[in-house]
Amino acid sequence: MIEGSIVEDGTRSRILDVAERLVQTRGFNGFSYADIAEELGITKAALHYHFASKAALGQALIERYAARFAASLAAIDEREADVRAKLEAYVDLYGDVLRAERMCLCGMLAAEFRTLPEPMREAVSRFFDDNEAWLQGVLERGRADGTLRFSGPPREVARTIVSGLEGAMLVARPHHDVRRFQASTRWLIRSLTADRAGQA
Amino acid sequence: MIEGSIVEDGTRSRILDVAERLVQTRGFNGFSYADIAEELGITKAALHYHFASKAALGQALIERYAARFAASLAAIDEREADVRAKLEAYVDLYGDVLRAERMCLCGMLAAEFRTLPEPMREAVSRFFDDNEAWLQGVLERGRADGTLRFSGPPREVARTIVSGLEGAMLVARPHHDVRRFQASTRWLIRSLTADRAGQA
DNA sequence: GTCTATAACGAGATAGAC
DNA sequence: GTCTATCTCGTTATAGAC
Repeated sequence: MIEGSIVEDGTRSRILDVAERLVQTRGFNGFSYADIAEELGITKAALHYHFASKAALGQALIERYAARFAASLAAIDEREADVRAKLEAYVDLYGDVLRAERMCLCGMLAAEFRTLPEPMREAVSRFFDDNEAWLQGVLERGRADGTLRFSGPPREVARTIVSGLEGAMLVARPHHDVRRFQASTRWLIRSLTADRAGQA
Repeated sequence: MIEGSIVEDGTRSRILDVAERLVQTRGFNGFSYADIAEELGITKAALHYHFASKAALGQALIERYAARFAASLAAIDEREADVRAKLEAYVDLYGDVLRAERMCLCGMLAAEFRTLPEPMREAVSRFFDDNEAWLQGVLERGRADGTLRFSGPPREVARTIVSGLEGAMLVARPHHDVRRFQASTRWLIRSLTADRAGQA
């Protein structure tokens, strides 16, 4: 299988790099093969050689993005011991994307969801499910060891965090203001941590 | 001025109705004049008579949407006395949009922000500013009368609420699941209210 | 004021040369 | 494996008839 191969074709991954940035800044319906071709100095036809259709390109984009994200989560699990540090590192993942003046790839695609081909829809849904599952695990451990205090099912709180982060990125875009994102997400984390008694 | 006129041309407002739904479900780059024309049984040329360009149509869409939203906020202020009811009514505004299987118009446009003509960008930014300003007022009153308890500047918390709601709508789309939205937003409100001591 | 007709362009995609 | 050439269709927009 080509997709899962460790050795990445150079052109292929450069195409993905440019396409990824275009989706994250302009949306899947906001760029064309011509945009990628021009930037890479190749022809549109060459693009079609690597990705037969725009739908196939989109699918590959999500898969690579999701794989990298999963790797980042695994890295956090290895690097950070306590729950609070994990949560902060998780928020930083989103912050890094925003600092690069991008929107989360899957957040962007969630907005355009109704226009996407079925395979892309499934991949987007899976991305959010995976994120929620990871967060759920962190929340459960945090609640168990007393680091976190919150009401309701951990899965629901996980969803709230994901949507809070996605929304903070979304709304920060028009104001191109990273500090808005940081203020919102700090508040989000703080409302979970057990020592929030001092906030009033 | 035609825009501000109370008497709306029938065709014009029907065009806006269809275009609004298309933007909220597919995005500004996800539909064309042909889509509107077909649904209304008129020609594309007729559309160009009412809205010279797609940019002009988009601008009119945001203005009407923002005006209605402002009217809804004014209605809440008249109808609801206490702060908590105001907040719940505000959340319901977003919930109604989601139940209609739509995304917030300006949330959608925030995602596509980089592709929008300048006048539309300004209108989108203004929408969020107005929402934050209204919420800020509610939060300040709530904190003053003891109904709400939260840390940090009211404006920042207002931003957190707006982005939390927008994000909840966004992430609910792939799962077409209104309950996810409700769970997230309930949690959001509860973390603001003073009686949350019982939640742990 | 609304339509017919069409312009002018860009989109995604394909065939076949090299 | 990449390019040239081209195709077909859909896009926004315009000119001018009615």
